[in-house]
Amino acid sequence: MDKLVLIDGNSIAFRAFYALPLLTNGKGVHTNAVYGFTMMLMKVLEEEKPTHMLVAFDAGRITFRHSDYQEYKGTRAQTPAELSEQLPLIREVLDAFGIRHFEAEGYEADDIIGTLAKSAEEKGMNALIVTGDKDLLQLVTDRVTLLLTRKGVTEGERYDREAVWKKYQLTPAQIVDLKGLMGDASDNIPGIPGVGEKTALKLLHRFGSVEEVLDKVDELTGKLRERVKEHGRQARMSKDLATIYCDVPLGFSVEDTRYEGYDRGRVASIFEQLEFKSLLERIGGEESGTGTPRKLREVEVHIVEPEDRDRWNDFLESSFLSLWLETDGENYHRAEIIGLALSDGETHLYVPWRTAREWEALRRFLADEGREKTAFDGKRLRVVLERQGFDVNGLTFDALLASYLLDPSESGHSLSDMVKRKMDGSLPSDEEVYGKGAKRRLPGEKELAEHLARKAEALKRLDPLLREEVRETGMESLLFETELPLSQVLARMELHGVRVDRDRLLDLGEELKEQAEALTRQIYELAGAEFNINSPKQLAEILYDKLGLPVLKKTKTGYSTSADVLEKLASQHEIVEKILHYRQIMKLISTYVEGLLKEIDPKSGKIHTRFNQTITATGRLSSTEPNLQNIPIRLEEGRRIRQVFVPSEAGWQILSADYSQIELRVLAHLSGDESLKRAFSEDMDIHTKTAMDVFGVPEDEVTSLMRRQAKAVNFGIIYGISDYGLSQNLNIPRKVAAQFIDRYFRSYPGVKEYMDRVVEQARKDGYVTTMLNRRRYLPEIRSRNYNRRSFAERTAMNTPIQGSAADIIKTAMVRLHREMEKRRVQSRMLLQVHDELIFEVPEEELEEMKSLVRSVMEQAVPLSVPLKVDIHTGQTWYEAK
DNA sequence: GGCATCACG
DNA sequence: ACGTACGTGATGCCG
Repeated sequence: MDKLVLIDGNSIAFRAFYALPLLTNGKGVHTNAVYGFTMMLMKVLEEEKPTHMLVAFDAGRITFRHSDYQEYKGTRAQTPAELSEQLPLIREVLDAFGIRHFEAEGYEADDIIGTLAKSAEEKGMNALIVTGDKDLLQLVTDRVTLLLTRKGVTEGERYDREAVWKKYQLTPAQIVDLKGLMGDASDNIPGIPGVGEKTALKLLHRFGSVEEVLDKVDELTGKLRERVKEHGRQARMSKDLATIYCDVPLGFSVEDTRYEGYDRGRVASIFEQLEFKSLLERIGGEESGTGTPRKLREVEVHIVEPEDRDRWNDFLESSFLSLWLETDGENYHRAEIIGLALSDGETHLYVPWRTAREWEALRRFLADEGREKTAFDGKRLRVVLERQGFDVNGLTFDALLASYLLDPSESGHSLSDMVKRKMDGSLPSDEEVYGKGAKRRLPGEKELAEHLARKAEALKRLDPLLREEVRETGMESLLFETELPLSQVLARMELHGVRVDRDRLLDLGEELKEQAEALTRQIYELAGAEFNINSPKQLAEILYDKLGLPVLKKTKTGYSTSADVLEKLASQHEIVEKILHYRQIMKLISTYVEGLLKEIDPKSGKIHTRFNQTITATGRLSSTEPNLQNIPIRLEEGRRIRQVFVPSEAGWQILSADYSQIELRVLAHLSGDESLKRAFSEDMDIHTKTAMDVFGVPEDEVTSLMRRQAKAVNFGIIYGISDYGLSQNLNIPRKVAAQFIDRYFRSYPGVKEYMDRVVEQARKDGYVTTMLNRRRYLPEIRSRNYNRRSFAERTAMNTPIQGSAADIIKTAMVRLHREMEKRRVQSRMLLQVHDELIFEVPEEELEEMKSLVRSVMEQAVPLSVPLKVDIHTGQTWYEAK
């Protein structure tokens, strides 16, 4: 009989950590949790003799801002660093034992365990769950038992159905009802206030479930009846929260967790590292099977030398080929080409650049629209090859874009990641082949050729898999009609670049440096000491210790000196505003003057940014090296940086076209709220209109403060409103913020309904979508952790809005580019800044372009409210305002 | 390499 | 009962 052992990794590590003294090995590494965990592991292996085994961990969301830290400070103690640093070591031990371990973004370890226990049972296996967490009792069945650790980790109590009954007189399925009623402070589950374990058990013994208790609430008496009535919804929600989710998409099956015994050598080696002497003795001299080395798919690669390239001319005509381009640096505007790899799935070619550069058949192949190629990062491919004078056409598929659309939140879309995710295979990462940091170098040509051939081959095999997934998820049109053509538009924009007036930038820099010096002198004077103003730590010392200003906010590492704090302190000491000003000037110097100077191509005097099309979770673009999407505008001093962005031809103009209130218009469309739609149909000033509704005054009584506050409310709505967030932003009490929000929703009930609907939908489907069916998964919307769940809920509200706005401008870009080619204008699209497009335009095309840009942008997609575009022109980006 | 800060939409 | 606005990228400091 097969037996699956499932270990709750975090729970056991946690128990082990607190059960054992804080051991340290000779190198100063804490090892107590690793030691305890390993003890437990070996005991389980010996006593249970599992045929299958898996250790589940909670996935830490790295991008989850600082909320993790702050929240853990609240209800439970933060995971001590001495423990979290041991978790990777535990994983290493598991690897040495050949035991599979797993974590899934947005799911907790118990969800993974529940999923596997359920599927083991369906396959007729027995399962044993090892944990320190009573919640998992709900998973017990005839075939699933629970080993609950007590005192330490090597002793435990075994729970089957009988044992659960004996302890609570409940079935395992009722454990969630128990939680629903009594709650759980450590998991932020509220339950019914005033109902503890005793009352909850009493209620369940009488009624059986939360639902029954609520149905028959009238049979209760006194205070209890009131409490149950009042908090009924909350109890239902609490039960939901306590319910372990048993359908986690794992990407593997129970069979894949087979445990084959461990390699003594590997285990001994890690025990030696950790200095586990007694455990080393315990594994003794007995030999066990060796681990299997990772097998790579065999590929045979032909290296095409210049003299024999004509032999391969026919191959280029053969069939649908994948195309891989290898370059030497991250920034492809400066990178050198190493070579190309091509594959038809059977035959793989490596074409070193020395061969490729003068191969006419290859040149024709690349340029021919009719010769379809499947590629990875077609934008990069096109930029790099066009820089070398090659035309590139016929890129009809892009695995990078497909992978991004399939899951835009995924952090890695490297080919190696995709092979792992989509084909259960493995491809050596570039880091493994090239090394990293200072050690980075090219391997010998044979090894290089094999590596690249593997990539081309993998790309060829990925093509149909990704196409199918894109089709299944309804994103074919988004991929083929928007993202793929957009990538080629972006390639053109990047290649063309933006002209920068270097002398003007240098002058601005000089001016700013003088200001910075003057401010530095004044700050030293006022502080009575010289210090590094750029160091938040030293600055905090001066402000809070030396000058005795009150501490209004702390950061993880010390006292906060952020602008919002300093603004509140400005009235108390004149040094504060000098510091704020200094910061502003320094930002301009370092990021915008010096930063931009470094990016000017000395040959052309232009800046070539890269638009990243596969980074954001919402579908927006981002821009790097340099980021041209965050050039200052809000403050005049910074705005002057825009004076250096000029047309590349004498006498041309910069034309800027921006969508007016695109996100709120999208919201009006998506929600269908009549009042909001009317406001836009009548082309009202939306913040004034909101102020009228929220403050209940006629238009002529809206003060500038009211409008400012209403504007913040509108932002809040787009971001997924919370009273706390709004109160922080406006610096007003939370109660007042809550009032604003309440009045907003009463004025725009359709918006409220929409927000509720989209959150509900996300909860049901696990994802939200945009107007063009772009998808974003939000697994954490089902999290039992309040913070994670709330974050996911706000994201569910924001993503369709931000993402649909991104869809709209992307559509406009593709159509505009086409239209501009068709009309053979000289004008060029230069930049996109989320709701704005920047062009350079010859004088004689100015009127045509204004009208073309406006009409294409406004008609990009049909909405139930009009889209409005404002257009400005000028000699520089600064003047196009 | 993580953190704090700040530039943009 | 809980603590937060949504999405990015670049910089300087500091361990």
